[in-house]
Amino acid sequence: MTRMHYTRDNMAGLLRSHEINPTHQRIEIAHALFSRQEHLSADQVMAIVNTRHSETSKATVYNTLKLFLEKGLVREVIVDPSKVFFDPNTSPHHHLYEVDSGKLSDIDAEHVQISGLPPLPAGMVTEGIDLIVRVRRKA
Amino acid sequence: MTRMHYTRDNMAGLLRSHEINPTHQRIEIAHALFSRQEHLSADQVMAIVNTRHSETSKATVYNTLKLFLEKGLVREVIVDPSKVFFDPNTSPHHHLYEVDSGKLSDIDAEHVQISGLPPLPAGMVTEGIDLIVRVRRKA
DNA sequence: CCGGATATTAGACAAAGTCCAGATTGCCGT
DNA sequence: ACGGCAATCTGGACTTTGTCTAATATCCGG
Repeated sequence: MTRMHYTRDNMAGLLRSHEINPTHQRIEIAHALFSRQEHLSADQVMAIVNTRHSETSKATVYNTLKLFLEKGLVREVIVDPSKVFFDPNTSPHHHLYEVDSGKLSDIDAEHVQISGLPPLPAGMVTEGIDLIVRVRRKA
Repeated sequence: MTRMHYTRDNMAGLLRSHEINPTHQRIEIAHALFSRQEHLSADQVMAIVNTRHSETSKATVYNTLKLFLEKGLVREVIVDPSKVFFDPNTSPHHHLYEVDSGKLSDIDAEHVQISGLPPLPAGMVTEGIDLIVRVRRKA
């Protein structure tokens, strides 16, 4: 896989390819997520985008993240009851969550196999399977 | 497995067997969870316990649920970013979450097999593996 | 350069959960 | 029964995450 540079210019193309109108704020938010390739919460995104001086409002950060989600640009990771994380990696993968530090990392789905799941209830389709391995520092 | 009656009297014994002092409020909360055998959120527990007239404060409900959690009487299920569910079933199992209705049901772990997980980071122990199948009503 | 659609904003609001200081309860030994 | 101590419970203020709204700003085609 070719490593790609997540410049702000490239972000515009990325957004367009997902049918998202590339505005200044959206580019900044996408850049925050993709240049780091990390799991960020909404308030972390806020903090990053507004480091120099306040540029983007809370409402826009939330609106934009929801938009990215709908357009399939990012994924939502629900592991912490107090906040949602957004994951710029949309390829199939699972998560490792360090309970005490709150650190969240990816587990490639390629070698993981899940079998024996019961059939779905009638009229239902799978939207996704989340596998979360919760770990703790050994006592 | 013998079916058991979750009477309030039996709750006292259950609590004691988990090193929890059985008070009136704790018995009511345990009864709410175990007699239904359902996943309840804190505010659902509140509503159930206070149906007739207000008996138990919000603080106590939260304190008690946290206590039950620490003592291993219930499990936490994190699927909805807006609220935590408490699960009286502590035997190993997974979850099926109907995204649009919010309905949450159990998947017996007995026949499900997960293989190929990478080794844990050094000095870490698994606290639990959560598998959540998210489903949606077919369009 | 006009007008409509799209995006952004500040700030009020809502809901889940935490915290604290004071009141209650239960229980012990006497 | 009684005083006292520890454990528990309580109302209410507070925090945090996230939503909503009405007003403003920006963009773009003609």
